[in-house]
Amino acid sequence: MPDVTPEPAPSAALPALPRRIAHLDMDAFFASVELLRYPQLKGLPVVIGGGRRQVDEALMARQGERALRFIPVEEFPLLKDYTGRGVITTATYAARQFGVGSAMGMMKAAKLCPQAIVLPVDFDEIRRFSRAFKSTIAEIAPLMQDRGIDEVYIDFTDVPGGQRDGGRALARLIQRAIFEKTALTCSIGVAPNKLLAKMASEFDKPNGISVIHEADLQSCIWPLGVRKINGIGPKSGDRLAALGIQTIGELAAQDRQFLVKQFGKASGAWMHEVAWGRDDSPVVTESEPVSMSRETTFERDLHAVRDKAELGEIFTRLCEQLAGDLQRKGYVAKTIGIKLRYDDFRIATRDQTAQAYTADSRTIRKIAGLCLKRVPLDQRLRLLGVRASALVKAGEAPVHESKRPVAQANAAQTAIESIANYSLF
DNA sequence: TCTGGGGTCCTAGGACCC
DNA sequence: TCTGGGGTCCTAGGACCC
Repeated sequence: MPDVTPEPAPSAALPALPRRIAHLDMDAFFASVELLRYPQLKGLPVVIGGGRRQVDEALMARQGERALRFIPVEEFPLLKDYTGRGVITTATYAARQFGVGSAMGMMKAAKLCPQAIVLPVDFDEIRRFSRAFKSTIAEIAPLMQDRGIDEVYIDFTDVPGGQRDGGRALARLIQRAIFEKTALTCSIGVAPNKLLAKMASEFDKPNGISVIHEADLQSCIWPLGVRKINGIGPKSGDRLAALGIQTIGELAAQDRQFLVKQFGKASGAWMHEVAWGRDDSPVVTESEPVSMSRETTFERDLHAVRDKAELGEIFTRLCEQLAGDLQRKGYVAKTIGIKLRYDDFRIATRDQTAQAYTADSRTIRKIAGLCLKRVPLDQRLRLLGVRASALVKAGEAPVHESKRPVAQANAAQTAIESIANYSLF
């Protein structure tokens, strides 16, 4: 929508303050929260993750939750006894020294550090701390953008004192307030925009503050690897490396047209911009969810025929959980989809847009079932997921029906694909 | 006994409408 | 009948992030 707001008269306008944007990152958030709970584990190799029944039961079998904090160290479950398929969410420094780290499979980690103590992720507790640190920030600087459970952007520009010392004074104030409230530390980067602030927050970890200005681009940013840019992941990193581009400075030195040719119009131009430290995206305080989903990896790979009953139960449960999420958060969805991961890790998705919006578990189950009929099921499955998108707030759903009955468009393809599907669902 | 769960955004092709 | 262009919606897949 075009912005037709008239410019304020020049005489009324105050001189614009330079943008100061902060990125705040909690230090080792999950591990720190767990250590507050179990102080007896400080300094020991601890791995957090898995989050599966094995660990939960091992812990809960002790003496009940109230007494957990007094468990003697030698009674905590060890990584070598873990039997699930989870991955590590985070590991303490003592555990990292053995080579274990985030996203590593628990089984692989158990080989590297069998004596590590393993704890399940307590998401309720994590969320409690997340709300606490975010509300502490919002009281001081209300223009705050959520970036996941342990990160936020904050616009310092118009906060009283936000310009002092380039933002360092306000950053220090926020750091102290969070520590007083939660006993947790964080690292903050302050810069002219979100892109640079995000990079700056990594400069001085843990419990650090780093402030950068436009003039620091060449000295502070250009020597960094391209992977430090938020948005350049493993694939783009590899492709850039293949072109001989390792650092952000080398990226900045590339001809814009060359990058556009290599990475496409949008990505190529974007890479050139960010390499020069340019980013004018605003700090956004509110945003509506685009989709909600539930998925689960099975304890063992399941086959659509032999494990039909088990699979059907899991499928129904996922639909019920998703419906519960939608209802609790007050949304209805028009598009329902499924996601499968086969035993060879290939992923397939199907979705279908319905005539009406819904948050009803049986309706979701029905549409998701139609999606499942359109996907090959002759191979073992490792994961099943259900997704709701095209969301609107419940009560605000348009009463008009979808312009086009999508089911018709899908009919031909459905007929072809379902041949292999044994009409299971 | 490798490899979780919950998201966002982008691309690209086809259908359909004007 | 042929040609063409713009715009929107729908679907599948993929990159990326926390």
